[in-house]
Amino acid sequence: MTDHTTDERLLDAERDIQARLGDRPIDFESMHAIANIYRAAAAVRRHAERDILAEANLSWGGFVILWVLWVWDEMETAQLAAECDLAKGTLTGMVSTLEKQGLVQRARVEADRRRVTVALTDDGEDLIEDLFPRFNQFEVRMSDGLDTAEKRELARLLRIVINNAGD
Amino acid sequence: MTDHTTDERLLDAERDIQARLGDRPIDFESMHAIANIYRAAAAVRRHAERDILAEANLSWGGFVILWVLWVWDEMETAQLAAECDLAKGTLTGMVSTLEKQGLVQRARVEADRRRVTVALTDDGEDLIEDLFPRFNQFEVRMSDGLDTAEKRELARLLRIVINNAGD
DNA sequence: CGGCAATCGTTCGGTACCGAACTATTCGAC
DNA sequence: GTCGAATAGTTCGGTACCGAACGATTGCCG
Repeated sequence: MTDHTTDERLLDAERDIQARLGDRPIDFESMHAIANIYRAAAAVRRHAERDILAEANLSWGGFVILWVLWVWDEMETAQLAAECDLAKGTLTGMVSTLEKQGLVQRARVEADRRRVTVALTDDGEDLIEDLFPRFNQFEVRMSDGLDTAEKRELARLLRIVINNAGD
Repeated sequence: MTDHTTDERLLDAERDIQARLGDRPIDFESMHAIANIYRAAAAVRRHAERDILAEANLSWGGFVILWVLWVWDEMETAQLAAECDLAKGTLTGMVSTLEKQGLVQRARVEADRRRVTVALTDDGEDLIEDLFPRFNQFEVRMSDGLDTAEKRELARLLRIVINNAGD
């Protein structure tokens, strides 16, 4: 390892990769963009769970469920799973733990007894109302160094990716 | 629900949220930016595991391990965990499953018998060499609709977030 | 009506992932 | 040289997450 800068070492690595692959061309711009999405998401999630959510015994997903219910009031399971971006099987388990914690409650829909609605309890409402502003301040810290236009641009670019990955 | 567009409904929701919170101001730009990071990451990961990684019986994390080893050759466990952005306890398990699949192998460092290096086997090398170009094409599809400058910008903005969330 | 297909939510088996406790090895101080 | 502190990796308990299989309920069509 020489006195190369990090950037130069990465470029060396890219040249090396490309060389090993010969004819098959690699799009490094796409690679970095996508790889950074995952890295950023994992880092932000870990940070949030350690610093803010742990004291409330909440996972990232649990927090999202409370938040969605807070915004949209009571919801049916399937709709809630879609809104939280979770498989419905996953949601069942997480709603159950939130229910044990007394933060949400289920109710069968009388008109169609296959369906179940989920809603915040009073405790759940108190919790999310206290947590959300602090969570948002965390989001502000995570986007420190970005101005408003850049935050919007980041969100816009990510929406394009989300659509491309859309089910 | 009226004939509002989706954008208008979201703005209504934001006004509603802000109203409920009263004095505590919310930064919605930060919120959307951070929320979209997580959403995009989850969507991309699911898509990749279903479409490309499943046939090789690899998880996202497993693929990343192979990829890092392919680029940087043999590595010590701690370094590998850092490079793959995984807790070292997590890495132990994942390396073990990759080892069972015959894709990597461990070796004790003779000079310091606490340390362990991990390296690709020939099978592992063949696999990643076949998989990576296809994975990169997947990344290209995921960033379809972004031009090169936008991909670079996306990666740059995410790097800022990653730094903010840095351990 | 009576059964068949569609549609809910739940269950189940499996992996990934974390953080904290533990084990083995090395190194430094006296 | 030995004992304790530091360090590398593993183990362990717990949750989150997925996808496929399942069971219950409803609606449709004869």
